[in-house]
Amino acid sequence: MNIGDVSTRSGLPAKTIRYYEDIGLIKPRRSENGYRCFVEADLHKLAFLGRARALGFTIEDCRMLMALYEDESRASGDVKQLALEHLSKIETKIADLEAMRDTLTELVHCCAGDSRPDCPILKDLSGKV
Amino acid sequence: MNIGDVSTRSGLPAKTIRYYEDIGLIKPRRSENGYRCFVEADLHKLAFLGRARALGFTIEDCRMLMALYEDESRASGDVKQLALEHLSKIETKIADLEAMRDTLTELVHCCAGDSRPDCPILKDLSGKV
DNA sequence: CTTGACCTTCCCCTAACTGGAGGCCCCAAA
DNA sequence: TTTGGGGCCTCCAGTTAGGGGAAGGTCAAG
Repeated sequence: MNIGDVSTRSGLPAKTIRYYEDIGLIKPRRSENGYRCFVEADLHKLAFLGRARALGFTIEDCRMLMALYEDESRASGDVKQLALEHLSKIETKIADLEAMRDTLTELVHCCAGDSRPDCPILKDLSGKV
Repeated sequence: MNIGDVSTRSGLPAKTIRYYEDIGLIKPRRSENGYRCFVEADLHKLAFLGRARALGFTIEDCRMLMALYEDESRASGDVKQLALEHLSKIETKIADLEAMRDTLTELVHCCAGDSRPDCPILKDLSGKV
């Protein structure tokens, strides 16, 4: 398979696939013409990476997850711990965003949003509360 | 005021303040020795920027908000629109993160997390569902 | 006079790609 | 046989919003 096929089948852009090779996440062989030459196992790895990234794991997390995946004698506890740490970062981000959302929602509700210059949003940002 | 004082009073790191000058958000005068020389108005702007950034507005949003703030004849509707657009981006991010959280939570609950290699998390990532 | 704190500019680094330039490679049509 | 259009290659630069640190100027106190 050439990179275009793998891109279509994995749903990852070709650029991303080359990048993953650059940073050592995959190691496709090369054809004589220099083209990357992917086998099913590469495609499988890329799909794995795509799913892990979609769950918000960082590239370094993905590297560890792949290593664990390929280690037949792994402990599932190691995977779970990684997932739990990631989960707690996600929870933190959600809480931060919710705080922003709540403040903004309140400000937006206070603002007439018409053609007059009086604006509670700017007033709040300027510290005149 | 020197940058250290402004940093303390605004809560922004000196690096950030220099960066904001670099990108034209503030334009402090200079003393004869080359030091930045801040007046109260600068401090006020920086506090404004700090609050807007804390609400998750991008730098470019901040630039527009500042312009609106300084435009006495602005329409509050313009500010409200900016805030509403930002709010919708935040809602989207929250929804994305919540979807990740839910999937991860389920996977974590399915995983024994012990020393055995069998792991539903890796199984899911590998696509064997 | 020296020391230490503070200030300056400059450059590189982050995460995870994305876009583009310049240049091969390959296949099919005219 | 040539030409055209994709697809592929590598390398470089840019993205966000600053952070880290080096090399060097400035200032106040002891």
